Amino acid sequence: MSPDLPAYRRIADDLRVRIQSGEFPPGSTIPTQQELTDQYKVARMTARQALAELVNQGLVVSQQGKGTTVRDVRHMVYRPQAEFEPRISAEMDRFMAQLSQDGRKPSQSIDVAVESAGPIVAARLGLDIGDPVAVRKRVRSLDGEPFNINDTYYDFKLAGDTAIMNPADIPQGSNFVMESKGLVEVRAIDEIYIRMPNSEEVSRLNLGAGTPVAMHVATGYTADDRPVRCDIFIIPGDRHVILFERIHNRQDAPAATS
Amino acid sequence: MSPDLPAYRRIADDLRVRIQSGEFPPGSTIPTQQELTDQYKVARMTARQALAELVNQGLVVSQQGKGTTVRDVRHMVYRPQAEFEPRISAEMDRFMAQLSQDGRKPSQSIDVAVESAGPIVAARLGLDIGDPVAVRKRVRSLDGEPFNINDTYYDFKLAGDTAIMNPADIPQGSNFVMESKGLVEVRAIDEIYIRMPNSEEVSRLNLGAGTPVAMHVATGYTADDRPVRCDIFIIPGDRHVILFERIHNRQDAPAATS
DNA sequence: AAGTGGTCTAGACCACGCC
DNA sequence: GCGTGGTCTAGACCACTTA
Repeated sequence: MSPDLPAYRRIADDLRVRIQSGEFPPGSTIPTQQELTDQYKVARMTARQALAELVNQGLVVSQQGKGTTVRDVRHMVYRPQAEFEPRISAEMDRFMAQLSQDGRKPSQSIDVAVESAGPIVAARLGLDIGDPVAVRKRVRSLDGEPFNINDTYYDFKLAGDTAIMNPADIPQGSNFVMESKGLVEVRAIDEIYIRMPNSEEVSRLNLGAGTPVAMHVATGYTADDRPVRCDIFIIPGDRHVILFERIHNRQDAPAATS
Repeated sequence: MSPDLPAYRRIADDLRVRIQSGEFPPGSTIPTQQELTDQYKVARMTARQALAELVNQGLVVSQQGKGTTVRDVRHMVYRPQAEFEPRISAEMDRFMAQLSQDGRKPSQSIDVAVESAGPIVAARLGLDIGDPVAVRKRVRSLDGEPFNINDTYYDFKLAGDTAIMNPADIPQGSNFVMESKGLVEVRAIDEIYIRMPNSEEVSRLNLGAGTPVAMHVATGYTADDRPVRCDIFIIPGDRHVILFERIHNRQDAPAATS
């Protein structure tokens, strides 16, 4: 039962324990690479490898010239239901109050474009890859720090001549603009994928190493099952909790077929 | 605008492009460390650093003696609503059919214990940290490969003398056992956290480097807002999509206060 | 046995932040 | 300037897989 771990693993495990024990609280600086090479009698590359472990696990961040510090994770609430289901229970209120971060200034930038549908969007909107789609690209920030990305796609044939193409903020919410075309969204399907960010997402969201993201794909439908819009959200894992609330349906009804 | 990237980044970016272009399809072997040192005229450690990038982004996996291969990601559907909301729309059916993987053999192991409540569970069940809780720990597997972890917690004072403490599978679903105590779950709140796995999760789920997980905390409530159970699911990002379906509530009702 | 990736060394020089 | 982490080299030996 002596696992005989490599040196860099022993160092990493040791530091992890010391961090979790509170010896190095969030925001504090852990030993430098030089200190680790001295204390553990290893080459600097080995100490670096130990630190790389912790960085990739999202526990610490290294900054050139400054040192390596313990990460502080504080979660904002991300609630997909908020737009269409304003009613929340008392329990939900409690969670939101516990988890939300107040006193920070929200802002967002909006960018509107016509693009060719990629595979994800095309499949959700019932289009062919390459068909034109109207996109509203938003980056939401908090205190100037980018917080999440939200790209909303519409079939250009349907949305091309609506207020959706206006890069300004749409007062009553862009989800209601399509109703002028007779497309009333009554239902949505949420898909959540967990993965590491690609390089574009890293730079747009200013993500550190070891930060996974959720890709949330929300597709809205009319009562007669036609897709209205497809939203793609990129949610950095180190800054968000995703929240849902469900009312149970205890009648064992068969799956809808009509 | 010449970014002047370090060598390992150029190599990593180059390989990433070649992988995404289809030159190296999922499952195929990418150039060896030796080949990279020759082709890019760098030291082996530099080639290794390039590969480490791709590993930590979840794009490839390295195996001693075998080589480095492109990862194949195929998503199983994970649908938190399944237990209590069997009714699904035609659109949902379409998604499930598209995304699910058939022909694989599911199995699960169940382990029952009484433990002390940790901070997460205690807060959800309205207990103090250290209070006794009944736990049903499940590992779900597919073709013998562990797929996800599901630990269900109950207040021991309420569940101690029910069928929940039976390590066998509970025919009608363990969520209905608490009803014998007058605790009928009518609502649930889902919290989803995105993060890198801890070492226990890595070994229990046999996770490769660069695989993030979702921690799904589901808390069930009675009609009078008492918590009934707290489920903690660990969902590996490389094997799951999380799916929700929502029916919009367009009456702008005020938040519940009663 | 040959080839793969994993670990480790002992140096070097560079880029960044702070005093 | 000094200390921090970032990049890079040219080797070495080990562990695992395949043939």
